[in-house]
Amino acid sequence: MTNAASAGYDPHGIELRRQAQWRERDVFRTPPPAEDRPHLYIKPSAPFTSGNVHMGHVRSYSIGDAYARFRRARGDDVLFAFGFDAFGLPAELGAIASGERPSEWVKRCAEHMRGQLERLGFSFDWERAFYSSDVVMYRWSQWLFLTLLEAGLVYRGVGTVDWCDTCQTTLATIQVEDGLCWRCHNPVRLIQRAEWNVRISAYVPENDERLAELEDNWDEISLASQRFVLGRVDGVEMELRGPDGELTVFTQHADALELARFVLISPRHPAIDGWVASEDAREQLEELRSGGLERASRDVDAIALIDGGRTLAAPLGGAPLPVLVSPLVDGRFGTTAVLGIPERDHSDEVIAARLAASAGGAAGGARGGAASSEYAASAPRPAVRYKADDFSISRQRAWGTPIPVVYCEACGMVPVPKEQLPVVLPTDITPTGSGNPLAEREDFVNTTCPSCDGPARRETDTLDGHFDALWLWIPVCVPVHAREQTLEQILALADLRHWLPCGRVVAGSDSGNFVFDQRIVTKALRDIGPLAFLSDGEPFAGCLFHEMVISDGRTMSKHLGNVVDPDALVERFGADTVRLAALYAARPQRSLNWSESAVLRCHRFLTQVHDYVHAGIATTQALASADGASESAEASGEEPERDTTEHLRKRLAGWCETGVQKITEDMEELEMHTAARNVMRLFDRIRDFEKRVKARRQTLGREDSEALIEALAVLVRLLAPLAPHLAEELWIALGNRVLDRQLPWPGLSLVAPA
RNA sequence: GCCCGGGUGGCGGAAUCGGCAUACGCAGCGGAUUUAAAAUCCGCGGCCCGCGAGGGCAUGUGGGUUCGAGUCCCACCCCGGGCACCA
Repeated sequence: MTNAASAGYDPHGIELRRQAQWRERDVFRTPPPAEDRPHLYIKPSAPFTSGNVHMGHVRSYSIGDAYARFRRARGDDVLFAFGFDAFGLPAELGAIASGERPSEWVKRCAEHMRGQLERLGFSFDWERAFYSSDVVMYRWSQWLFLTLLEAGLVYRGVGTVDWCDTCQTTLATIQVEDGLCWRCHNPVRLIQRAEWNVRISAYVPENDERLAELEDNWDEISLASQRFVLGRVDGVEMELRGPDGELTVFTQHADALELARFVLISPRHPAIDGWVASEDAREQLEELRSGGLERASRDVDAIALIDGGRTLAAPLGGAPLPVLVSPLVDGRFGTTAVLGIPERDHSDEVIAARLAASAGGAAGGARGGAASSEYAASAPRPAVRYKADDFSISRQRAWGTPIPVVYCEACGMVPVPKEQLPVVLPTDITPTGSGNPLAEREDFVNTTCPSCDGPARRETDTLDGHFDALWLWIPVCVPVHAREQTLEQILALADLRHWLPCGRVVAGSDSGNFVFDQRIVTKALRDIGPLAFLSDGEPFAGCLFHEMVISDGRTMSKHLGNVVDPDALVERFGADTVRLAALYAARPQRSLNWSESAVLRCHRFLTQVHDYVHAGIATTQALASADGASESAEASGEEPERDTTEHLRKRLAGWCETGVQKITEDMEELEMHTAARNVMRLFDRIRDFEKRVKARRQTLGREDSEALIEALAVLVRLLAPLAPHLAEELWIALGNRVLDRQLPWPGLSLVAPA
């Protein structure tokens, strides 16, 4: 074996061999809960089953896997597994394009991706992997939907969607091209439609308050993303009264109340109807609600603006303020009412200008006339508004979790009782792009009312993948044998209490919304009961967001022709090189501009380490076989060679110690790129040691050689989380036994000789 | 427009706390090895002036703080990403 290996670095042979060994020994299986052992759940992002692993996945999982392997090497029990996010529009589009069923498309894509990920050697516990589109899994969504519905955290509302009259179907934004349907190229219109919403607003303030507690183990990007999603605005609020009633208004400019010129109210404000006086304004509001707001015109100079014709007191007295309606408020402060202060706020300045332009009409100063006693304003008090708001979770799609609700002629809307779950999605649907395939399935739609047993029709909207994501982080904690149990049983398992909260999320910086909403729903389930053991309502104790992988300074896309294919790189250089390069090329917090030079550098490094270790072994063996000769020479009374290299060995030992210390710190901080650089530096120093010894005494002495081997054994273990296949292979070549779980981290466990 | 990143040689990028700017690598050039090529290894290398010793200029632009600034402060320019039925 030594001969074959020393012939040269053969990544493919090594990687297939190590991966086969890993499977055989089942090394990445999640250990059963043992409270006396340190343990950690590391959560990789749930990949969408798009069909191909891309460089972003490689980066993300290389970071997470390096961390998982590091923690195992330190003796921790690790849970490292994920579920495929398998529902969603692209599966339907893929199915439309290929004429197959979405379920088949997803299965094919996921299997291919799993093959790619296995080839890269990530240490996932594959036994616990799952598809969110499996019945046994999407019943979680249905259970969660019903649970939140009971708690009043899911509610029915009205929203607008793009609709194609020709195809008789709802269109997603990406299916609308210049106002035309992507499929038939006829004009698209916005229609009003009933939808299901999730009331995250109930827990937004707590998500804000808890943020400070996360600062120790959440990196700056992930914290910033939470602050961004939160959209917290600090200011003051006060009650303003006018002839038509009272309204609480907010502003972030507490020191400029006298400069207020108008009140801006959200069209979704609960009390909106009282602030629209004229028939004309009511019509405009109705138009706005039913889709008059063009998606393209969200800019302040084009956004809808309605003068409601009512007035309120100015905060500090003076001329009454007109009340204007605009969805501009929603995007900045939520469904509230705010003061317009043109001198302080650019948007307000634009609104004021638009107002002045239309003041030629009646809107200007003709109102008023009311007695000034009708106007009053309370004193301002500190207040907070959040941009984060409730969102729609229902979609008119055939490939999603069926919403467990039926409509009965007698009873109206009736939730499906939890013990009757799951509501099964027919998998033999082949969408064509027109109509609503699920709604056309009579065998699905027609059912009986759970309440009165009379005829009823099922809800044909499905849940958005975003809703699935709310629970997607939990099921890997469940041992596979318990997966079929009822959710009540599952949620009572000790496994959940053991592994949760998740110790570390590793995900792309675009995951901020998911994580935010997962934090919300954890708090809801804490209060409802199932997750009561998470007293702070936080699902993730630690979090690392990394930036994107780009190419030529741009996002990778087929259109730009700058896509880097991980398979081709693995084929050329092997998985270890590709993974190491993904870690080495940039620190997680920076976008990784992919370049050949990083991968070439890493490949050369691994080749050199491979060759150098084998050369070192050969030298040691040669010295060992010559040992007898030198002993007889000593016995014959020859003067023993003076030890002139002891100080070099000491220095080498010092370098190793420093290396272990620094790289341990790097790994703990998930600074994989610094860790990679420090491993490379240590290797340079080991080679430097040999060079210096040879400069002094031509060849290595036995002690030098042993010191060298010892240093290489340290190096190989430090390399193991970053380039696991080669490291393990070299560890064995250095005469060590492979332990059951993982190469032990240097300084922490005893080296076990063969 | 708003929010978040970023700007250092021909290229990707180093520079941990404000302390020798350009580590390491790619491409390039020279050499070794080779029948040859590939691969590998060794050496050189910011820009300008100078035969040379040497000198001058350089981290997007303009100011500022400092003994000292790629790094800190202010203003601006440019590039990238995101902005909710894409996940």
